Amino acid sequence: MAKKSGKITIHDIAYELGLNASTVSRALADNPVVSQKTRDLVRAKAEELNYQPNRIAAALRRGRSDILGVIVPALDRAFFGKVIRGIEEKADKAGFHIIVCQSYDSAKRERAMVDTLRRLQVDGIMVSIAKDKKQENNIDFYRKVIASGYPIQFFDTVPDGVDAPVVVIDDEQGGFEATTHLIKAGYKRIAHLRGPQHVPIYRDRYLGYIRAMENAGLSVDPSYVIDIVSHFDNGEEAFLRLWNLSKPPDAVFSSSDYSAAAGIKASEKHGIRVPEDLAIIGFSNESFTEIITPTLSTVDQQTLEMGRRTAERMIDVVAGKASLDDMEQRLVLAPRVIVRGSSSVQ
Amino acid sequence: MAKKSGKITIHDIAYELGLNASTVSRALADNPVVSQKTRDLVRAKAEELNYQPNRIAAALRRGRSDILGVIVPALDRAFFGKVIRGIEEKADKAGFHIIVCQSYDSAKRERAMVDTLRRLQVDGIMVSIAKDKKQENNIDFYRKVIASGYPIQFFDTVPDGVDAPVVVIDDEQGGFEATTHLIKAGYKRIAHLRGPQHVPIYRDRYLGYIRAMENAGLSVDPSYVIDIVSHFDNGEEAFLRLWNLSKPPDAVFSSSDYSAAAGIKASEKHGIRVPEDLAIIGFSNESFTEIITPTLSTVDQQTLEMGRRTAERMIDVVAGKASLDDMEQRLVLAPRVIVRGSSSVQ
DNA sequence: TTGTAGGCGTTATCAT
DNA sequence: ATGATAACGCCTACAA
Repeated sequence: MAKKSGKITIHDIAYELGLNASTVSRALADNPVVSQKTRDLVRAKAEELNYQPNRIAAALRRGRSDILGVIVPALDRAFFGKVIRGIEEKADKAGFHIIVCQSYDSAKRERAMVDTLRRLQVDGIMVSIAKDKKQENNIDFYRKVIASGYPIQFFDTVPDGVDAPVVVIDDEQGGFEATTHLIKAGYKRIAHLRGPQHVPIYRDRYLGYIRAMENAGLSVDPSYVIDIVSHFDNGEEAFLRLWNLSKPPDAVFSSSDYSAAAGIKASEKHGIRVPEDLAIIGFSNESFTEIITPTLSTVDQQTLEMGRRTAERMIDVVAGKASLDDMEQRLVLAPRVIVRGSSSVQ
Repeated sequence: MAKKSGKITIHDIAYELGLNASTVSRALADNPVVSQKTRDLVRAKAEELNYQPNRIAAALRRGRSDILGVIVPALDRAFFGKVIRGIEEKADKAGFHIIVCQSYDSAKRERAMVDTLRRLQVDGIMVSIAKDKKQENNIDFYRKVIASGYPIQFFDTVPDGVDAPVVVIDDEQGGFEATTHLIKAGYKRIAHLRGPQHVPIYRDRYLGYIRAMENAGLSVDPSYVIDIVSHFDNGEEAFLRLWNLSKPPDAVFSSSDYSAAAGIKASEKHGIRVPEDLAIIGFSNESFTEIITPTLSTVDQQTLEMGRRTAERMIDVVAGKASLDDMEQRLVLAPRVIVRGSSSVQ
């Protein structure tokens, strides 16, 4: 009955039922103008023939694909996995599908992905930009894309100077609260492992650290600020530099959970007790922070919420509920300090 | 010059150049039948107008989208992140794009994703199936899909009794080698944290454990085999059950790095030294295994390679280089034991 | 309530 | 070497 492998179309259904393809199309869309009886017949036949609507054809016709794109630096970071979960949750409900792409922190690859997604006619793109040194190209690039009227929504890591809607957490506040937590716990010589300063989130965490210190009347020793490049690389080295100071710090606020974990490991190796000799707090609330010993204090970034909000805003624009002007806003989520073993004596 | 926001098509380019759309189409495809001069003109004009080819229209016409689908249980597991990296590497080279979806370990959702992807006209789907209890439905489901001639390629976690191409690692061998490593290191009372036995990979790891024990002439105490349900849940509880035995084990082979890490944490809490009092080896080589203290011995699963091979085979079929018959094979990759601190005194 | 016709943007097959 | 035309599968005025 059904064709061997050739795809079933509404024409096949129409033919079998002695109807017209347009009636079938309407029936499948549950258009009330079609009689209930016909709708039932069509549904049954579609089921029988295992009909799979060709959404690409529909997209071409309607000029909308009901697909949204997401570009993140990498999927193997729990943070993005959770954000995407939040995005999917909202997208599912609104009848959108999601295409996920990884930029591997390459701005060039990121641009290529945007082009690809646009060519695939996805209705809008949500992106957390690559932590690449040369962002200038991307800024021009995004300006053009946005000027063309294409819906772009940034989240988490967003480009400087691009006039587009954005969902971020308040990293400055996160840095401030993490540092303040250490201060309130009685630590005074607080160091900071600082991420690359061309990346806004790291710059903000650093600024929050500075503000907390000044706010408490504590001076910031420049040698207490250590620049780290990548997650795993120089974790131990950074701590060695701190310990080699004439007056080593008694606490460290790290801009990344990974470096913080490296610090715990290095401390263990060099016989330094955490948190008795050295308190450590990280940033991101990666899942491993609960597994390691001692458990790592950190700053939670409201990841699910970030995903949900990002998707919501994107869908509002795509569905025409909100205009681009409504979107000029910057949505800022509040981070939350999570105190665990590495910064509190239990 | 260029239209405000309306999309540029080959017709626009053709019009501006006084050419026909079909010539533009050929020129953009670098068809040698078009004169070099025309090709250059077309290219320049396309650039000038910032033309973005509508791949959805091309897909409709050609009956091929050059998109491949990937369905994995979850993206926040490093394992899948790496496999996808391997897949992308090969796909990129072959000019394919990738759509990544998460089943969240729900067989039902997984089926829905397959349908969705097919409707989006992706050329083939690579899937690591959901670790859901009720797989029966999926088996019938996949049988139908495959019978319809649609290219499906399974990897990592594959369904039982479905006649489809598969890329897996030899979990039985991995279990065997992990256990044998412990035996060779001098441990004799070796316990196993066993994953859900309806999931083939966990069953195989268990069987490898049994084979290694029998191979070494060691008896397997049934109370040494602890069933674990999910990654984080009963890690500590499982270890407590072992320690409460009259003759506790001196080593544990865990079918998951997460449970193994939970064991390290529980040991620390209860004053048991790892690896002196208890050796632990996990499975998967998750990235945190290098961060925790002691570092966790584990079994690496050749993730990148798995992704590459899976993509290669899929592309061969889609591109028509291989037939479905060639694909009936089962590709088995060899796992590799990685010895770290949790199972060897340094 | 159902049918007809045209078009979404591209490509393949003709013809010129 | 280029142009005209049809078709991919679906949707939607408009007509009947």
